[in-house]
Amino acid sequence: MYIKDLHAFEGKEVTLKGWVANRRDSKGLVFINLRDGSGVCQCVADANKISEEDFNNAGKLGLESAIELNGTVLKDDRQIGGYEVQISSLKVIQFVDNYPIAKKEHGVDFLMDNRHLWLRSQRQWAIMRIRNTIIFAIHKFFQQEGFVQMDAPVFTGNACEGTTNLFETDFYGDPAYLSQSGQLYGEAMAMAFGKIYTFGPTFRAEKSKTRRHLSEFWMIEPEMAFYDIHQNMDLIESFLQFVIKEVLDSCQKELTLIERDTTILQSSLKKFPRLTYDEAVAIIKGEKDVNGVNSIRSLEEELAKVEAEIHAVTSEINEREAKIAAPGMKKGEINFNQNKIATLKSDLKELEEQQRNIPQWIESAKNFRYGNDLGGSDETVITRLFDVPIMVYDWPHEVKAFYLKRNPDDARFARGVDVLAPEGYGEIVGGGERETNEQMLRDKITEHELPMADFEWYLDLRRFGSVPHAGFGLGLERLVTWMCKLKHVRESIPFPRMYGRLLP
RNA sequence: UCCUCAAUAGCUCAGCUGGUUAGAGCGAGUGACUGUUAAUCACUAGGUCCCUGGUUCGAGCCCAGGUUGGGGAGCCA
Repeated sequence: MYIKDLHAFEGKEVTLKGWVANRRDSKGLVFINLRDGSGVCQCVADANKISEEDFNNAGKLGLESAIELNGTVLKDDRQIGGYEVQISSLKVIQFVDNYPIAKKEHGVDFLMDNRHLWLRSQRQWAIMRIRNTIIFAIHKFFQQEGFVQMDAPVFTGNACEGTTNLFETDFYGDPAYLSQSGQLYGEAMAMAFGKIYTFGPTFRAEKSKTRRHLSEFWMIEPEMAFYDIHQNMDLIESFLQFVIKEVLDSCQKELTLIERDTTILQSSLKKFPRLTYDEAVAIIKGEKDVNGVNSIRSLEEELAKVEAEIHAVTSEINEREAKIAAPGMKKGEINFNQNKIATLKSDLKELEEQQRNIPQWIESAKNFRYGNDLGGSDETVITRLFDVPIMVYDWPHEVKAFYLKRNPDDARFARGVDVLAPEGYGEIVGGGERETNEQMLRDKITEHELPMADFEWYLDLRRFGSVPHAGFGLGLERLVTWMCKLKHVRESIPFPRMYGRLLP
């Protein structure tokens, strides 16, 4: 019997097993918020309706105590799930004291140290369920489309895209690296099965501490024989929209719980704009408007708005502080104001960060040098003009991986495509059409100073039945982060591995 | 690797220009209250002010170096 099924048992006697998520006392009454993994519901122990021993035990339950109880399911519209349970008997499996995560805001470092317990909280519960839905939807889509799931090795002897950022390990005395992409193996598998996708862990030893990076993350890499870049983009679009739709259809409760405004997810079901690198650069530099909106001018307006908000928030904080300092305020009211001030102060910190960032974005957008890759701020500058993910393709070949095909009509460009998520989330997909010409590949491998011998097997694919083919890589955690509108990727995976974080 | 911000009670933070015994809220403990939703109210306990050195009559506060963490750049999904 699980809490999610209570609605089917109205008026009936049920047995629930779970953990105490919260407890409140009153004379003769104990309210327990019980959590069982499927949901949360309030259970009431009434001194007049249960044994004295059970009632005393109920009053002593600390947070996260484990219990089993029998009770009657009653409809109660005041409750989150719409039902509450009137306890008739209670069995304590374990009493718990001093559970470290309090019913209060905590800092990131503390929560990360307690990740194994943090996962029990409502918000993390909802995020992990959405992650699960996304993973299932990914498999569903590709299986439905006739793709074969095949995984690439995790140990590799050579670097796919350069030798930096690799974790080195010992492989029977030889150096081996943890995979940073299954891409090249995916191409080999696509030549055997037509359409394949990999779904596995990926490792990047980047010493970066940003909200977008993990050292270990999960990547989905489809590869399709006989696809060109345009068919690739068609597939990316229908794939992402399938996943978004699945989440909207089956995770309403979770999205509400994490307070995700789904407007952008809804609007992402329309066509994704496809921009060439040239068009994207013109938009970023403010030389080309999007629906009458200019990137630079809208940033300047945003900055003015942020500054006005900072002013408003600052004066509200001062006002409330003055009120508290004045004599005669009741304790409850003081608490209320202090909480309010704490919230306002953290808002203020974020606003001030924006105030510092926006001028830098404007500068870097104005001074963007044609031919460079887009930086994090450039991605923010362009994506905030759209309410849907955008696809940027045909990149200067110098900034992209060696295996991307040159545009046959303009050799300056490689047929890569990046998908940039809206709301400032940036790149969630990178892919493209692959180079089929053996000599072009050899030149590129030399140019990137990669060891040719390690790539002979890969070049075999160009010698024996080379055909046009394309594919892409999706970072699962970045997709989860965007869809849940999280502040940081670390909340999108159960146990994040990142620079400076190996435990728990 | 670089830039930037921070570290004070179990947690989140305040601590004025360097000045006597370092504060609040939450959490914990005890008690009160028969419908609470982060319940409320009263009382109690709880401190190596990150570390090392320096300046000073005096350092939580100033200076130098380090450690750890946050945000960002580079690079990337």
